[in-house]
Amino acid sequence: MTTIRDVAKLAGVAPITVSRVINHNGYFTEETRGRVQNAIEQLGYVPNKLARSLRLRKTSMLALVLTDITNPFWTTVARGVEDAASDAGFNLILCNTDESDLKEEKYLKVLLERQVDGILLVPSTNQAEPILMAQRQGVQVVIIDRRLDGELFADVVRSDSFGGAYQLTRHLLALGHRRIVMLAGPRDVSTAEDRRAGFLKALEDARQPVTSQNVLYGEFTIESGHRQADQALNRSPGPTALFAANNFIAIGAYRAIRQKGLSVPEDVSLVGFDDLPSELVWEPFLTVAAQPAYEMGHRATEVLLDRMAEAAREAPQRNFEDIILPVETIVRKSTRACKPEN
Amino acid sequence: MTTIRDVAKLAGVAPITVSRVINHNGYFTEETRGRVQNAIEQLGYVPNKLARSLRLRKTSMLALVLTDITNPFWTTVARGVEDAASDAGFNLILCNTDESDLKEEKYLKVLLERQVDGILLVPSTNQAEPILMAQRQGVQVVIIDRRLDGELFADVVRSDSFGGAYQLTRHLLALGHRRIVMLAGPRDVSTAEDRRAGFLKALEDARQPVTSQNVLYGEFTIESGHRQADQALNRSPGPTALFAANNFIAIGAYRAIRQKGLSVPEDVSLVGFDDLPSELVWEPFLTVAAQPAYEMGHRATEVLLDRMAEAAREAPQRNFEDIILPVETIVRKSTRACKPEN
DNA sequence: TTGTATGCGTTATCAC
DNA sequence: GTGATAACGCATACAA
Repeated sequence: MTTIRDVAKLAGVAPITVSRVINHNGYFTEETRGRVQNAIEQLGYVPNKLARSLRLRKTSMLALVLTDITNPFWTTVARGVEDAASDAGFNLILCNTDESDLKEEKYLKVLLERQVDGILLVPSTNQAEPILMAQRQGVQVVIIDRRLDGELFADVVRSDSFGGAYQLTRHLLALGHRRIVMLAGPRDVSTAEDRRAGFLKALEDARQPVTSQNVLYGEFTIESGHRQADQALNRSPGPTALFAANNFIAIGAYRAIRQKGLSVPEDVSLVGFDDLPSELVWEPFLTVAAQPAYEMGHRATEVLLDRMAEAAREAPQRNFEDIILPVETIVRKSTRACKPEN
Repeated sequence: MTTIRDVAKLAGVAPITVSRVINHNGYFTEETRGRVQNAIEQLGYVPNKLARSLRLRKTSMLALVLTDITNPFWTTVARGVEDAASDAGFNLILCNTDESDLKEEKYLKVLLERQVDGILLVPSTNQAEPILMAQRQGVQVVIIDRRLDGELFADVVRSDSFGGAYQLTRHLLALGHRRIVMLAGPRDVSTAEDRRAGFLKALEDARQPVTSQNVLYGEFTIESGHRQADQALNRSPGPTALFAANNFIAIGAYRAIRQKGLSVPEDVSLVGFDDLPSELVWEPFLTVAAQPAYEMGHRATEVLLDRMAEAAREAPQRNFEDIILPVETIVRKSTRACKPEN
């Protein structure tokens, strides 16, 4: 490996001079710059960022800890993060937790050891501890997508789950649907909880009776959506509309409906949260509350970089923000007016 | 920041002893281990991997350089890479090149500066130079998905584009299709080229006339697929079947067909390469040659780790391998027998 | 404008 | 078993 010293020797200068030329730091004449550049090229010198980072106490690395990059929603978020990070001269470490708090903890620990400058986290747990640990190390953390219980102890960038669910439900009510079942997500994830709350609020505001029958809990997976829809459809009288709490649940529900020989929207209307990127779909079909996934990742990264800059100039710590991005309701072909009762 | 020295002081030992305990290296009594552990916990000590990496000349970091994580094919590959890397104790840096050789070069340079131990690359260019540069630095490189022109100067893990295209074409021929147009990818990407070659070989083997009309070049995008399909469908007589060289082209072609008021497969049969992960699709529809995306990423990472281990123990360099994973032809609803000519 | 001395936090070497 | 010393490659502080 060729070091800054080798370059210095060949150029007939001191290592620090080479450093200055590389980083456009301090003073040097055009002539020395040339000699140094020559030496660098002759030797094929590649600066060692490890050493630089150690000295500077700054790595220019961010980490993105999410549940599963394979979900196109997270993929899009990730792309937003990577673009923003890259533009600011940061590289990105990617970590999948699969909703496991053990994996989350393990990853966070390694990331701190690696001295990443900041962390973007989709929390798999409601516990504050892993985040506080990072903050104690002076590493900024921004939470994406999910609100944590209790008070705000980090910036949060998420989308309007409550409002989106409220709007979607109003759409169904306006179409005349009364027997609506929400296929909800896990109880301990804030997005699932907020969507449920928005759903129930819309029912209440429309003076519809609300019972425990209106909500079926489950997970954010296709299998769960399939099971939940089955359960709802087996009732008598069955629901006229289903509200899927996310994209995977919607797909599972759709398949369950078809498997029963029923059609969407002829027999059952279906709405969902999240949106599969439209590129990936043959023909956009589902009526959804679409989240700005790319923007969420991009914005969260900007917030993180801001925080880092603030901390660097030792500015007084502002209060944490809870940034809620708007959600767009897109009416497509999976919903229609409720058939009159027999 | 608390360092190994602080821990050593509190535990009443030398820094090196702390190091030994942390890394389960060398000898120490159970008693000193306890004292050190205590001190670590009291201080909330987090080892600095930067310093460790600098000293060890090894970062335990891999990099994945691909075109666009937003494409579900690459997402799946990425997940395979991350899983394999994580299992082996490596973290992963993610980079999107958007098929730009400038971005590719820029990223590779930074990755070398960061002293990553190995690189998984989906090349955006046919040039060997960026790869050779990495190898000169002692960084192993494994190529994913695309063969480079000329001789093998790095391991390659890809899938059987030629064979898959050959099989898909035979499927169309068996259904009686004779006017088949391939909507091909870019001329300078090996996967596009191999698929074209497989397509043409199948036509030749079936003693079908082949003209320049049989292939329309384009890009691996929805827009391009749309344009190419339009162009093909405007001919008279028009094609009875279209062969899309990848998933995005297939989606664009499908939309173009529908826009012309035609149906798949009633009016035109459609086959494609790549497969959208079936989870993401309402009902699997397209007849495809499906690539083992996850396995491709996983396998490539294993190959990379093998190479690194080999280099570490200074084993003699084996020849580079060109690993071709099998592709599965899945017949679904987008193809049917060709209508008899009027 | 350039150079010298020093330290970032760790671990390898070799002595005790 | 344990520790003193030096080195990994670079950049800051200060001197020249």
